[in-house]
Amino acid sequence: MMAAGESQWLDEREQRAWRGFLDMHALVNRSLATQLQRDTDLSLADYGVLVTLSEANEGELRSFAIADILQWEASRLSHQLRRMEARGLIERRSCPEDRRGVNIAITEAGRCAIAKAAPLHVAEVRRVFIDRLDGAHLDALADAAERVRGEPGP
Amino acid sequence: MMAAGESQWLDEREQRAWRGFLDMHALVNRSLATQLQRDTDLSLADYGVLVTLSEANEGELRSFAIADILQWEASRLSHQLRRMEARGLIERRSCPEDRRGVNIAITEAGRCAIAKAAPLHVAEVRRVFIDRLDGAHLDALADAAERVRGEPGP
DNA sequence: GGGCAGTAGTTGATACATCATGCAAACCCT
DNA sequence: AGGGTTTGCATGATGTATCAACTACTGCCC
Repeated sequence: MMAAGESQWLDEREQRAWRGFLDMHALVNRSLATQLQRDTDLSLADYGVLVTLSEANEGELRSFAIADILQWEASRLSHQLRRMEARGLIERRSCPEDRRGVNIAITEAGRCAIAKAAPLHVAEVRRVFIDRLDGAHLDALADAAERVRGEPGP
Repeated sequence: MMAAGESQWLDEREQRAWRGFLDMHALVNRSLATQLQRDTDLSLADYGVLVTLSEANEGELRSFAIADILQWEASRLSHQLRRMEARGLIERRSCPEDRRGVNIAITEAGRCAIAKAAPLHVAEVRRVFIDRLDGAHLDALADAAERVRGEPGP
Protein backbone atom coordinates (compact mmCIF):
# COMPACT_ATOMS: atom_id res chain seq x y z
CA MET A 1 0.00 0.00 0.00
CA MET A 2 1.20 3.46 -0.75
CA ALA A 3 0.19 7.03 -0.14
CA ALA A 4 -1.74 8.93 -2.78
CA GLY A 5 0.48 10.85 -5.18
CA GLU A 6 3.52 8.65 -4.92
CA SER A 7 3.55 5.48 -6.91
CA GLN A 8 5.67 2.46 -7.05
CA TRP A 9 5.55 1.98 -10.76
CA LEU A 10 4.66 4.10 -13.78
CA ASP A 11 1.10 4.57 -14.90
CA GLU A 12 -0.07 3.90 -18.44
CA ARG A 13 0.74 7.34 -19.75
CA GLU A 14 4.14 7.53 -18.13
CA GLN A 15 4.95 4.04 -19.25
CA ARG A 16 4.14 4.84 -22.86
CA ALA A 17 6.33 7.91 -22.80
CA TRP A 18 9.22 6.22 -21.05
CA ARG A 19 9.29 3.02 -23.05
CA GLY A 20 8.66 4.98 -26.22
CA PHE A 21 11.57 7.25 -25.49
CA LEU A 22 13.94 4.35 -24.90
CA ASP A 23 12.76 2.41 -27.91
CA MET A 24 12.90 5.45 -30.14
CA HIS A 25 16.45 6.15 -29.15
CA ALA A 26 17.52 2.54 -29.57
CA LEU A 27 16.03 2.41 -33.03
CA VAL A 28 17.37 5.74 -34.23
CA ASN A 29 20.79 5.12 -32.82
CA ARG A 30 20.96 1.72 -34.44
CA SER A 31 19.89 3.10 -37.80
CA LEU A 32 22.54 5.78 -37.68
CA ALA A 33 25.29 3.43 -36.61
CA THR A 34 24.38 0.94 -39.30
CA GLN A 35 24.25 3.60 -41.99
CA LEU A 36 27.63 5.03 -41.02
CA GLN A 37 29.26 1.67 -40.93
CA ARG A 38 27.75 0.69 -44.25
CA ASP A 39 28.46 3.87 -46.21
CA THR A 40 31.64 5.05 -44.57
CA ASP A 41 34.13 3.53 -42.25
CA LEU A 42 33.27 5.57 -39.20
CA SER A 43 31.50 4.86 -35.96
CA LEU A 44 29.21 7.39 -34.33
CA ALA A 45 32.00 8.11 -31.88
CA ASP A 46 34.44 8.78 -34.72
CA TYR A 47 31.86 10.99 -36.36
CA GLY A 48 31.34 13.10 -33.26
CA VAL A 49 35.04 13.68 -32.76
CA LEU A 50 35.67 14.53 -36.39
CA VAL A 51 32.75 16.97 -36.56
CA THR A 52 33.96 18.69 -33.43
CA LEU A 53 37.46 19.02 -34.78
CA SER A 54 36.42 20.11 -38.23
CA GLU A 55 34.33 22.92 -36.76
CA ALA A 56 37.25 24.16 -34.69
CA ASN A 57 39.74 26.76 -35.71
CA GLU A 58 42.50 25.16 -37.78
CA GLY A 59 40.94 21.77 -37.12
CA GLU A 60 42.81 21.54 -33.86
CA LEU A 61 41.63 21.43 -30.25
CA ARG A 62 42.91 20.57 -26.82
CA SER A 63 41.79 17.19 -25.60
CA PHE A 64 39.78 18.61 -22.71
CA ALA A 65 37.96 20.96 -25.08
CA ILE A 66 36.69 18.02 -27.10
CA ALA A 67 35.65 16.28 -23.92
CA ASP A 68 33.72 19.38 -22.83
CA ILE A 69 31.92 19.74 -26.13
CA LEU A 70 30.97 16.08 -26.44
CA GLN A 71 30.40 15.70 -22.71
CA TRP A 72 32.72 12.73 -22.61
CA GLU A 73 35.00 11.54 -19.88
CA ALA A 74 38.67 12.17 -20.42
CA SER A 75 39.41 8.47 -20.36
CA ARG A 76 36.85 7.59 -22.96
CA LEU A 77 38.19 10.28 -25.21
CA SER A 78 41.78 9.17 -24.75
CA HIS A 79 40.97 5.60 -25.78
CA GLN A 80 38.94 6.83 -28.72
CA LEU A 81 41.73 9.13 -29.89
CA ARG A 82 44.27 6.34 -29.67
CA ARG A 83 42.20 4.22 -32.04
CA MET A 84 41.53 7.12 -34.36
CA GLU A 85 45.17 8.06 -34.45
CA ALA A 86 46.07 4.49 -35.34
CA ARG A 87 43.71 4.78 -38.29
CA GLY A 88 45.17 8.10 -39.36
CA LEU A 89 42.03 10.16 -38.77
CA ILE A 90 43.59 12.51 -36.25
CA GLU A 91 47.02 13.20 -34.89
CA ARG A 92 48.38 14.30 -31.56
CA ARG A 93 50.63 17.30 -31.47
CA SER A 94 52.57 18.65 -28.58
CA CYS A 95 51.08 21.61 -26.83
CA PRO A 96 53.48 24.52 -26.27
CA GLU A 97 51.31 26.40 -23.75
CA ASP A 98 50.93 23.48 -21.40
CA ARG A 99 53.31 20.62 -21.63
CA ARG A 100 50.89 18.24 -19.95
CA GLY A 101 48.39 18.78 -22.73
CA VAL A 102 48.04 17.61 -26.30
CA ASN A 103 46.58 19.29 -29.30
CA ILE A 104 44.38 17.03 -31.33
CA ALA A 105 44.36 17.79 -35.02
CA ILE A 106 42.22 16.38 -37.77
CA THR A 107 44.28 14.95 -40.62
CA GLU A 108 43.66 15.20 -44.31
CA ALA A 109 42.23 11.70 -44.23
CA GLY A 110 39.99 12.74 -41.36
CA ARG A 111 38.67 15.74 -43.25
CA CYS A 112 38.04 13.60 -46.24
CA ALA A 113 36.19 11.00 -44.23
CA ILE A 114 33.95 13.50 -42.49
CA ALA A 115 33.20 15.40 -45.68
CA LYS A 116 32.02 12.20 -47.25
CA ALA A 117 30.09 11.03 -44.21
CA ALA A 118 28.28 14.17 -43.11
CA PRO A 119 25.66 14.51 -45.85
CA LEU A 120 24.80 10.83 -45.69
CA HIS A 121 24.53 10.98 -41.94
CA VAL A 122 22.30 14.04 -41.95
CA ALA A 123 20.11 12.44 -44.58
CA GLU A 124 19.70 9.43 -42.32
CA VAL A 125 18.84 11.64 -39.34
CA ARG A 126 16.11 13.17 -41.46
CA ARG A 127 14.88 9.86 -42.75
CA VAL A 128 14.50 8.11 -39.41
CA PHE A 129 13.78 11.05 -37.13
CA ILE A 130 13.13 14.58 -38.37
CA ASP A 131 10.93 13.69 -41.32
CA ARG A 132 8.64 11.57 -39.21
CA LEU A 133 7.85 14.39 -36.80
CA ASP A 134 6.11 17.71 -37.18
CA GLY A 135 7.08 21.07 -35.73
CA ALA A 136 5.10 20.54 -32.55
CA HIS A 137 6.93 17.30 -31.85
CA LEU A 138 10.28 18.93 -32.44
CA ASP A 139 9.51 21.79 -30.08
CA ALA A 140 8.11 19.47 -27.43
CA LEU A 141 11.24 17.36 -27.64
CA ALA A 142 13.56 20.33 -27.41
CA ASP A 143 11.59 21.65 -24.47
CA ALA A 144 11.55 18.30 -22.70
CA ALA A 145 15.28 17.99 -23.19
CA GLU A 146 15.82 21.41 -21.72
CA ARG A 147 13.85 20.51 -18.62
CA VAL A 148 15.55 17.19 -18.16
CA ARG A 149 18.92 18.82 -18.54
CA GLY A 150 17.91 21.55 -16.12
CA GLU A 151 19.25 22.01 -12.62
CA PRO A 152 19.89 18.66 -10.93
CA GLY A 153 17.24 17.35 -8.60
CA PRO A 154 17.31 18.02 -4.85
CA MET B 1 23.57 25.35 -53.72
CA MET B 2 20.51 23.24 -53.13
CA ALA B 3 16.90 23.10 -54.16
CA ALA B 4 14.27 24.63 -51.92
CA GLY B 5 12.78 22.23 -49.41
CA GLU B 6 15.72 19.92 -49.19
CA SER B 7 18.54 20.94 -46.96
CA GLN B 8 21.98 19.77 -46.39
CA TRP B 9 21.98 20.34 -42.68
CA LEU B 10 19.39 20.85 -39.95
CA ASP B 11 17.82 24.21 -39.27
CA GLU B 12 17.76 25.81 -35.85
CA ARG B 13 14.55 24.16 -34.72
CA GLU B 14 15.51 20.72 -35.97
CA GLN B 15 18.94 21.05 -34.47
CA ARG B 16 17.55 21.89 -31.07
CA ALA B 17 15.23 18.91 -31.11
CA TRP B 18 17.85 16.51 -32.38
CA ARG B 19 20.71 17.56 -30.12
CA GLY B 20 18.30 17.84 -27.23
CA PHE B 21 17.03 14.35 -27.81
CA LEU B 22 20.51 12.89 -27.89
CA ASP B 23 21.71 14.84 -24.87
CA MET B 24 18.60 13.99 -22.91
CA HIS B 25 19.07 10.33 -23.54
CA ALA B 26 22.75 10.41 -22.69
CA LEU B 27 22.05 12.15 -19.42
CA VAL B 28 19.13 10.00 -18.38
CA ASN B 29 20.87 6.81 -19.31
CA ARG B 30 23.94 7.78 -17.40
CA SER B 31 21.93 8.65 -14.32
CA LEU B 32 20.15 5.33 -14.37
CA ALA B 33 23.30 3.32 -14.91
CA THR B 34 25.08 5.14 -12.13
CA GLN B 35 22.21 4.69 -9.72
CA LEU B 36 21.93 0.97 -10.43
CA GLN B 37 25.59 0.42 -10.02
CA ARG B 38 25.68 2.42 -6.80
CA ASP B 39 22.63 0.95 -5.08
CA THR B 40 22.61 -2.57 -6.45
CA ASP B 41 25.04 -4.72 -8.31
CA LEU B 42 23.23 -4.74 -11.62
CA SER B 43 23.81 -3.07 -14.96
CA LEU B 44 20.95 -1.78 -17.07
CA ALA B 45 21.38 -4.85 -19.25
CA ASP B 46 21.08 -7.14 -16.24
CA TYR B 47 18.04 -5.21 -15.10
CA GLY B 48 16.26 -5.60 -18.42
CA VAL B 49 16.83 -9.32 -18.57
CA LEU B 50 15.75 -9.89 -15.00
CA VAL B 51 12.58 -7.81 -15.37
CA THR B 52 11.69 -9.72 -18.51
CA LEU B 53 12.21 -13.05 -16.81
CA SER B 54 10.43 -12.11 -13.61
CA GLU B 55 7.36 -11.07 -15.56
CA ALA B 56 7.28 -14.38 -17.41
CA ASN B 57 5.39 -17.45 -16.37
CA GLU B 58 7.44 -19.43 -13.86
CA GLY B 59 10.29 -16.98 -14.37
CA GLU B 60 11.44 -18.95 -17.37
CA LEU B 61 11.67 -18.08 -21.06
CA ARG B 62 13.28 -19.31 -24.22
CA SER B 63 16.33 -17.34 -25.23
CA PHE B 64 14.77 -16.08 -28.44
CA ALA B 65 11.71 -14.87 -26.52
CA ILE B 66 13.89 -12.62 -24.40
CA ALA B 67 15.64 -11.36 -27.50
CA ASP B 68 12.27 -10.54 -29.07
CA ILE B 69 11.01 -8.67 -26.04
CA LEU B 70 14.16 -6.65 -25.50
CA GLN B 71 14.82 -6.29 -29.23
CA TRP B 72 18.31 -7.64 -28.79
CA GLU B 73 20.43 -9.67 -31.13
CA ALA B 74 20.80 -13.33 -30.23
CA SER B 75 24.54 -12.95 -29.88
CA ARG B 76 24.35 -10.02 -27.52
CA LEU B 77 21.90 -11.91 -25.38
CA SER B 78 24.02 -15.02 -25.33
CA HIS B 79 27.06 -13.13 -24.06
CA GLN B 80 24.97 -11.31 -21.49
CA LEU B 81 23.42 -14.56 -20.24
CA ARG B 82 26.83 -16.17 -19.91
CA ARG B 83 27.96 -13.38 -17.59
CA MET B 84 24.71 -13.44 -15.64
CA GLU B 85 24.85 -17.19 -15.25
CA ALA B 86 28.39 -16.92 -13.92
CA ARG B 87 27.08 -14.53 -11.28
CA GLY B 88 24.19 -16.80 -10.39
CA LEU B 89 21.41 -14.46 -11.53
CA ILE B 90 19.96 -16.85 -14.08
CA GLU B 91 20.44 -20.44 -15.10
CA ARG B 92 20.20 -22.30 -18.36
CA ARG B 93 18.00 -25.33 -18.49
CA SER B 94 17.66 -27.81 -21.29
CA CYS B 95 14.65 -27.40 -23.48
CA PRO B 96 12.65 -30.59 -24.09
CA GLU B 97 10.52 -29.24 -26.97
CA ASP B 98 13.47 -28.18 -29.08
CA ARG B 99 16.84 -29.63 -28.34
CA ARG B 100 18.63 -26.73 -30.03
CA GLY B 101 17.07 -24.33 -27.57
CA VAL B 102 17.64 -23.40 -23.95
CA ASN B 103 15.26 -22.27 -21.27
CA ILE B 104 16.51 -19.33 -19.28
CA ALA B 105 15.31 -19.26 -15.70
CA ILE B 106 15.69 -16.57 -13.08
CA THR B 107 17.29 -17.87 -9.90
CA GLU B 108 16.40 -17.06 -6.33
CA ALA B 109 19.33 -14.68 -6.23
CA GLY B 110 18.06 -13.09 -9.42
CA ARG B 111 14.59 -12.55 -7.97
CA CYS B 112 16.10 -11.09 -4.88
CA ALA B 113 18.30 -8.71 -6.85
CA ILE B 114 15.49 -7.45 -9.05
CA ALA B 115 13.07 -7.05 -6.16
CA LYS B 116 15.57 -4.86 -4.43
CA ALA B 117 16.54 -2.91 -7.54
CA ALA B 118 13.17 -2.19 -9.12
CA PRO B 119 11.75 0.42 -6.73
CA LEU B 120 15.04 2.30 -6.65
CA HIS B 121 15.26 2.22 -10.41
CA VAL B 122 11.72 3.47 -10.90
CA ALA B 123 12.31 6.23 -8.39
CA GLU B 124 15.31 7.33 -10.41
CA VAL B 125 13.33 7.26 -13.65
CA ARG B 126 10.84 9.58 -11.99
CA ARG B 127 13.49 11.81 -10.55
CA VAL B 128 15.44 12.45 -13.73
CA PHE B 129 12.72 12.09 -16.34
CA ILE B 130 9.03 11.78 -15.50
CA ASP B 131 8.91 14.37 -12.75
CA ARG B 132 10.53 17.00 -14.90
CA LEU B 133 7.92 16.74 -17.61
CA ASP B 134 4.22 17.47 -17.73
CA GLY B 135 1.45 15.46 -19.35
CA ALA B 136 1.78 17.23 -22.66
CA HIS B 137 5.45 16.36 -22.88
CA LEU B 138 4.77 12.76 -22.06
CA ASP B 139 2.11 12.46 -24.71
CA ALA B 140 4.22 14.24 -27.29
CA LEU B 141 7.09 11.88 -26.55
CA ALA B 142 4.94 8.80 -26.77
CA ASP B 143 3.45 10.05 -30.01
CA ALA B 144 6.82 10.90 -31.48
CA ALA B 145 8.12 7.48 -30.56
CA GLU B 146 5.18 5.83 -32.22
CA ARG B 147 5.83 7.71 -35.43
CA VAL B 148 9.51 7.03 -35.43
CA ARG B 149 8.89 3.37 -34.80
CA GLY B 150 6.24 3.32 -37.51
CA GLU B 151 6.57 1.65 -40.89
CA PRO B 152 10.14 1.91 -42.18
CA GLY B 153 10.85 4.62 -44.71
CA PRO B 154 10.74 3.98 -48.46
C1' DG C 1 62.42 27.80 -4.22
C1' DG C 2 60.28 23.72 -1.89
C1' DG C 3 56.28 21.47 -0.98
C1' DC C 4 51.93 20.16 -2.50
C1' DA C 5 47.21 20.28 -4.25
C1' DG C 6 44.97 20.23 -8.46
C1' DT C 7 44.82 19.48 -13.58
C1' DA C 8 45.74 17.05 -18.26
C1' DG C 9 46.09 13.08 -20.05
C1' DT C 10 47.21 7.91 -20.24
C1' DT C 11 46.78 3.10 -19.13
C1' DG C 12 44.89 -1.47 -17.73
C1' DA C 13 41.04 -4.11 -16.26
C1' DT C 14 36.56 -5.24 -16.93
C1' DA C 15 31.94 -4.99 -18.82
C1' DC C 16 29.32 -4.47 -22.87
C1' DA C 17 27.98 -4.56 -28.06
C1' DT C 18 28.56 -6.13 -32.74
C1' DC C 19 30.14 -8.92 -36.43
C1' DA C 20 31.45 -13.08 -38.64
C1' DT C 21 31.49 -17.72 -38.11
C1' DG C 22 30.40 -22.33 -36.51
C1' DC C 23 27.46 -26.15 -35.36
C1' DA C 24 23.64 -29.01 -34.34
C1' DA C 25 18.86 -29.75 -34.37
C1' DA C 26 14.59 -28.99 -36.87
C1' DC C 27 12.15 -28.31 -41.04
C1' DC C 28 10.96 -29.04 -45.80
C1' DC C 29 10.74 -31.09 -50.14
C1' DT C 30 10.53 -34.51 -53.34
C1' DA D 1 14.22 -41.38 -46.20
C1' DG D 2 17.93 -38.19 -47.82
C1' DG D 3 19.74 -33.69 -48.84
C1' DG D 4 19.44 -28.78 -48.64
C1' DT D 5 17.78 -24.83 -45.98
C1' DT D 6 16.62 -22.48 -41.96
C1' DT D 7 16.63 -21.77 -37.04
C1' DG D 8 18.60 -21.43 -32.22
C1' DC D 9 22.27 -20.54 -29.98
C1' DA D 10 27.50 -20.23 -28.88
C1' DT D 11 32.07 -18.45 -29.64
C1' DG D 12 36.11 -15.41 -30.77
C1' DA D 13 37.70 -11.11 -32.35
C1' DT D 14 37.30 -6.43 -32.24
C1' DG D 15 35.53 -2.03 -30.94
C1' DT D 16 33.53 0.73 -27.28
C1' DA D 17 32.52 2.56 -22.31
C1' DT D 18 33.63 3.01 -17.45
C1' DC D 19 36.40 2.89 -13.33
C1' DA D 20 40.56 3.14 -10.73
C1' DA D 21 45.14 4.01 -10.64
C1' DC D 22 49.00 6.28 -12.52
C1' DT D 23 52.43 9.99 -14.54
C1' DA D 24 53.74 14.48 -15.53
C1' DC D 25 53.25 19.04 -15.31
C1' DT D 26 51.12 23.53 -13.41
C1' DG D 27 50.04 26.86 -10.08
C1' DC D 28 49.89 28.27 -5.52
C1' DC D 29 51.30 29.27 -0.95
C1' DC D 30 54.46 29.82 2.20
